[in-house]
Amino acid sequence: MEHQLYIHNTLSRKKELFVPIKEPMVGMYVCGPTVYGDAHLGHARPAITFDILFRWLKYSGYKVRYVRNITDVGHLEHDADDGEDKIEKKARLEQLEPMEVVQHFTLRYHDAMKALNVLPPSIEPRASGHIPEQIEYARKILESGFAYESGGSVYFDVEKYNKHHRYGILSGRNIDDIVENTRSLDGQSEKRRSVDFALWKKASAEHIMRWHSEWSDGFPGWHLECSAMGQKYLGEKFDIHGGGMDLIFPHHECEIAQSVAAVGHQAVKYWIHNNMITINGQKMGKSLGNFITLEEFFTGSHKLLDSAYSPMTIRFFILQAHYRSTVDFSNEALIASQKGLSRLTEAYDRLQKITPSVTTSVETKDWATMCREAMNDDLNTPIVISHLFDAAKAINTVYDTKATISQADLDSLKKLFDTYIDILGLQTEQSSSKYLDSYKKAVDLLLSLRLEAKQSKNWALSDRIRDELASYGFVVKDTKEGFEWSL
RNA sequence: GGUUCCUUGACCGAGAGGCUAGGUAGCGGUCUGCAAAACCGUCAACAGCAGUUCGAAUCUGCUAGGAACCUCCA
Repeated sequence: MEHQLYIHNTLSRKKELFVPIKEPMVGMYVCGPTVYGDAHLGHARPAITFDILFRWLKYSGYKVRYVRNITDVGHLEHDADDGEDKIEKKARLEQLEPMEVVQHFTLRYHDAMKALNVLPPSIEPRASGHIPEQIEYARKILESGFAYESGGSVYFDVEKYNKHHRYGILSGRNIDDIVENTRSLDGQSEKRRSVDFALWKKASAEHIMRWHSEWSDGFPGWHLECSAMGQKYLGEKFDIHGGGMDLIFPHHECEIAQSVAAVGHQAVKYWIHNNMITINGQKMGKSLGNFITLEEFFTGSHKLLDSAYSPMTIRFFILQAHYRSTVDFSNEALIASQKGLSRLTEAYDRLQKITPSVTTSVETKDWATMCREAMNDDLNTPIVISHLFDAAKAINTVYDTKATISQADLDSLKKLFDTYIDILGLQTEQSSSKYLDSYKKAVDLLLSLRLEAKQSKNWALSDRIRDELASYGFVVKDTKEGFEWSL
């Protein structure tokens, strides 16, 4: 198999040629959400980024197993010593069973992802469903000597690990500095060093989410789930691990240490991280309280939003920036994306209606190759989109009967759009229910009547039809052949 | 304080030592009963300063401003 994809590996800080460990199989693990609140725009970024990678790898001929987890236990607020479990806190506030919270927000997350046309992963494991695996993983680390038990909890011994391996290779951190800076521990702590992190936490009396283990009744540490579940479903060594850049330290750094301690080597070949979405130049985040949920975008119900933005607009907006750059949210930028997207989808619709000629007089380029090269260059979706706009220009020119196109060129144009609309996951409205069909026919009928009115120069009637339809939200466009409309 | 990174035209956003990025907005035109759409043309940019080079937005240094991580965060 020919390898053409270059992808940026956080571990080396370089673009590397992607060569899977076991062709044609590709194993990909991506950190999913902690389900204690609605997904916001920031959550859409990794979901869409890795959705694109998932689609592109499949298109390139690989057999991909994509695992994206749901974190539903063990993710604490503040730090591992005094933080409360996020799920449990939400449950307490809402007077719900923790698993009710988990179920509720998992379903809402799925709805949002579906709206964004994010493909479901191959496996979507939950941390709470893999407690034995996590206990076993902690046990292995304990056996290898890189963890210690303290008061019913188990902690990873970062300082000891760092003597044999290097803690900090992913984030470029020098752990000696961290240890120096954080040596002041209050004597009460069970941890030897504040950099140590929990593999297993003993549950306090009032803690509801608890499982039995040889150390105590308790729950697993947050970093453990990804190591345990990733290697369970993808093997001891797998190709890709992804997530947001903010997870590099400590989460992914800890995962590397866990894997090296447990099985003797790193689990992941390519670490891939998407950048953040910012709002007024600042990271959008739950703890900063400056986030806008996806639902609020879809309905426009947030004070910073001038209007509602469709899921496809959001998706297109995100794809117009490279995944390793920050994207700054603004109404202006979203409106620009919205208009750009509709320009592209209109060109796609027109493409279906073009009748070919014997020869091609419109300027065409080898867009298929150009798009493939852009995708293979670290998933450069903004460049792919710019090529599609270029092709759209050609489509419009032909549609406007100002140039011609041959059957062969038309076919390759159709193939180009079909391919990349699919890879970028830009749905075109194809929902066709009985009601929708009848309604479309009714609008078509009205506009045919308007056309007749125009032909008999009854401007009053034709303008009335157009203006009234406009007041209901329809956009009517006259074309050489007749008319087009959209909502 | 430590580590990493960013600063591109009115706005968003690619690129990367010499070749028009693209989108949105603006301006002029073609088309049109009018409008919209479409098309054509057009404007305009690489934070500042100094250096390397035949040539720098792209490399180096400094200055200014901003961000992320170092605590939970996608």
